[in-house]
Amino acid sequence: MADKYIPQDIEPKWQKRWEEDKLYKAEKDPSKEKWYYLTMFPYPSGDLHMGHWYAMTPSDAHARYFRMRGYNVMFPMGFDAFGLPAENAAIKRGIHPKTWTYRNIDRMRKQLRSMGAMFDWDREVVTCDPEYYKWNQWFFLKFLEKGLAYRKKAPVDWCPTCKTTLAREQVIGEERVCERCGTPVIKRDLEQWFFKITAYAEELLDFSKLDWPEPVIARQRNWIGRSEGAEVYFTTEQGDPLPIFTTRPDTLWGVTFMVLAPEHPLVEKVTTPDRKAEVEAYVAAARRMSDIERESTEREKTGVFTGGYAINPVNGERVPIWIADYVLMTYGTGAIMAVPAHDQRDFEFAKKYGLPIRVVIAPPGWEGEELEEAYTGEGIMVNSGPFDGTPAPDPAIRKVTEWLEEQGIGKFAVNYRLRDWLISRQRYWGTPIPVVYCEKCGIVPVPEEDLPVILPEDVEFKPTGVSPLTYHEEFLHTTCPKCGGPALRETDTMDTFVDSSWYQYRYLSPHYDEGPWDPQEAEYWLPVDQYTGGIEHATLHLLYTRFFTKALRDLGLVDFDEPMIRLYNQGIILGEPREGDFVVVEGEWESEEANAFHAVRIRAIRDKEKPDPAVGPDFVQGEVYARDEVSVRLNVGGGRFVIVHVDEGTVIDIPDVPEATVMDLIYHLDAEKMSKSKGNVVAPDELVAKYGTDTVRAYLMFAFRWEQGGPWNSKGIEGTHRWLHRVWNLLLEEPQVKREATDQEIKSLRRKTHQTIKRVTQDMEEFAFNTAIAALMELTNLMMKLKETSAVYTDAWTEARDTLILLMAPFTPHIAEELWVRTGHEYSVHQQSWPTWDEALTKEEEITLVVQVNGKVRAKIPAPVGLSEEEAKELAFAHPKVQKYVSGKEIRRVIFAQGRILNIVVGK
RNA sequence: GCCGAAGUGGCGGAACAGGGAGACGCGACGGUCUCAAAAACCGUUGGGCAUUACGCCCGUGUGGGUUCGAAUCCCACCUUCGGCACCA
Repeated sequence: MADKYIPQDIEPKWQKRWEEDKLYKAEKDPSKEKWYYLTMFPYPSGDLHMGHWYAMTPSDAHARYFRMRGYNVMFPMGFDAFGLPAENAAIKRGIHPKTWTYRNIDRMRKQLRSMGAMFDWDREVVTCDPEYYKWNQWFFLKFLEKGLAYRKKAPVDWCPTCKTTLAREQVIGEERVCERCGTPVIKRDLEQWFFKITAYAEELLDFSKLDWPEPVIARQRNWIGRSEGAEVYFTTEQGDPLPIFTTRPDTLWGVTFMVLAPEHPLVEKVTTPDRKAEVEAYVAAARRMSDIERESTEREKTGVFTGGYAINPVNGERVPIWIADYVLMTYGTGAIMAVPAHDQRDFEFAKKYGLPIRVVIAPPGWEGEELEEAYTGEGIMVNSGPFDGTPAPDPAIRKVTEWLEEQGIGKFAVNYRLRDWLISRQRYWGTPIPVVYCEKCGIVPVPEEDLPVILPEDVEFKPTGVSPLTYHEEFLHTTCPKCGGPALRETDTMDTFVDSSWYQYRYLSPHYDEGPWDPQEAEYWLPVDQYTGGIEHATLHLLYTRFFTKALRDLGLVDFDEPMIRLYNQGIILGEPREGDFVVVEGEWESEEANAFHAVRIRAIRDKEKPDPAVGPDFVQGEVYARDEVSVRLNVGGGRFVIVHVDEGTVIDIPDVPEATVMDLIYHLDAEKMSKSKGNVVAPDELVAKYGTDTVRAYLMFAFRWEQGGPWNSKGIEGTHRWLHRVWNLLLEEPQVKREATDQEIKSLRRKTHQTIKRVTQDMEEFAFNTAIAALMELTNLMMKLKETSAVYTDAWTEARDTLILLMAPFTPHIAEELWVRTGHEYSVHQQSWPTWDEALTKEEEITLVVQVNGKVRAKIPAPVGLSEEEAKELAFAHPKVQKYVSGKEIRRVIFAQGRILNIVVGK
């Protein structure tokens, strides 16, 4: 009798052994094909949660599969260690961010090791280490030289909670909230550092070298927001240039007014004295308004006339200049030509302020009548001088643009929604930006040889919201590298997304000090072959890192265009959803205003005839949303919640639960993203302690489609655990042979073995971990059936056994290793080759001929493989059930498909 | 409004390129073992009507269509989730 499967014993044992043997150390080996496998590194928040496990363990299985396939796989891990939580911990609890961060890293490193993943810890990077962030600073200086980093004053997004500016990408949704904390952002005018990502806008739209999921590409495309059109050189009446961007140059003759953004630099100049007061009031109001209000499409458009006029270069017409907040300073030139007849926004504005509307694209059948709304469809140009009669928009746009260029009054132009990446953060725990401000020399970069600019550790954290660097005298005051005079250091630090923009390269040689990475390592390992992570980074990290790689390429540091060739996005694990009990509570109000009720009797109603949620003078009824020993929180409908107080005298009545207490009531929980604040976290550590790592890994891969994720099911994990127990007993317990196996059975075992290799291999290629494990379970089930036969003494059995262990190795590495060694093989299963299948052996020997009559399955007849249509017909028509449906009917057609389906089409 | 993803049993999910819908697992029900329970093992399990065959009907969000044959292809629509949006 073999001993029991006790994962708590075998898992630590093997983890220790693998580590001692450096089993997963990835070393350059030009004789082997490399495979750089990367999964997004975590922020060291202090605890690994289920989301990390869900992201990392399937990646690990996939990486292990490639390793067994013979690739030289590098699978590194590290920590994205700069960021605000560390600083908040410092302010709240008086722990230094560095202490907090490194303590968390230690803890998480242990938790990560418990995954049994093949991470190569010799390559670990920690981004808050000066040996790492030195290179952030070095890149910054290179970017500065190349004109890819610059400083400007601009109205920027500011998060009042995080007390720092944010990049455009870090402001989420229509509510314009902070990506980190969900607080609505506000605008502030500040001098900030930017990376010129817009220089690569066009190239970033080229996804041809990437094998990335379409949704990510779509989001990046959306974000970059390219539109083609023309720039047209309007001027003010005084002669100041007033260029505008339009996508419809064919409507230029329909311009009846111009609109400037309230912040436009020419506003002051074009405003006439009599309009000044009104214009200034409008500008001030626009500035006060939040972006949410301002950009709301629901709002009626407002604006004021400046008194100034502009000249339309196509016909010399004088048109009034207005200002309106629906024109954004940040897009195009901050000014538009208004064509009310052919743009709905301009139309509404013109209607409201009584401005003229001139049709220049005649809709089909138009006879000069007034338009009800802007016409944006196809038509013929009218009232457009030399272009009358041209079909619009095509070829009108092209022809007009060519003409504008000939006339020198405009040109073809492309505009992007993408803005430059704001990297300044008014926080302490980040990479210091390596510049100083000298009274004489202005902005002076810190010389390369003085890097890194070390983040001082002896800082004081005050809950003022100001970075402690701003009052750290020693850090602040320095000398100018150019003139030697007094200078002040930049106190802003870099966005932490800078760190993660190039970490994939630092893994190559985390301690290399002659450059950001060792070029010899880079030559072999780069670029990343497979990257995995969440889609939420589509327009953040994934856009930034593409930009970085292109910039590094232009600096001559890498010789490829894209950082990660293949990308796969896993989904999100949600909390376990539950429906609450519906209860009717009798008792009395303690305070109806305070929604407090005292219960005399609580009845749970679990059938479908629940009453509606309601309250009355002596009862409340609704769904249980929370409970403890002395109270129940009820949703009584209409968004109202009542706290029902329970005491010893309260009668609790729950169907099928004798002597029930309040604690037996189940309460409602929506399926929400697992997070601590929602209180629905399943702690992986606890599950590992209970079931072992292999079970948790296998369950995460089996129960969900990886790209989709879904709600956790605490019962489901038992099934995978049972499977591992079954495999253990199957392979280690002495067989109790009861009878001889038939040849058929032995053949079927070989067939199943080879079919399983094929299925698992193909599923691995598609990240279909769930069906791969299902296939392994099927093989297990068949072997269970045959274990009481003499099949166990055959080669087919040994082959099946070894195959099962080898195929399990990527998913459940510990039990696989233990079984491998215990079945008499040499350590380590993780150094074995992936099994291959013999196609001939996967073929069934007999088929089931499916006979359909008019498309409905009427009979299933066992038949030999490769039977002819004639033979199939013979079998089918001889079958009594087929007879029943075809006799006496006209046979119209017979279709023989796939060699195993026969469809007989009969008449009535 | 534009773009993207997805709708299949009580649940998670299978179904290669148009050919047997529901693999695998959870849950449920019945049984074996046990003083009993748990575990383990065996069986049943889409719905309905029948249960005398294991027989018939219905069934992949809805409505049409193409086809000998549709979860799969086409058209229209509904629902859910996500991204973008006064972008000129």
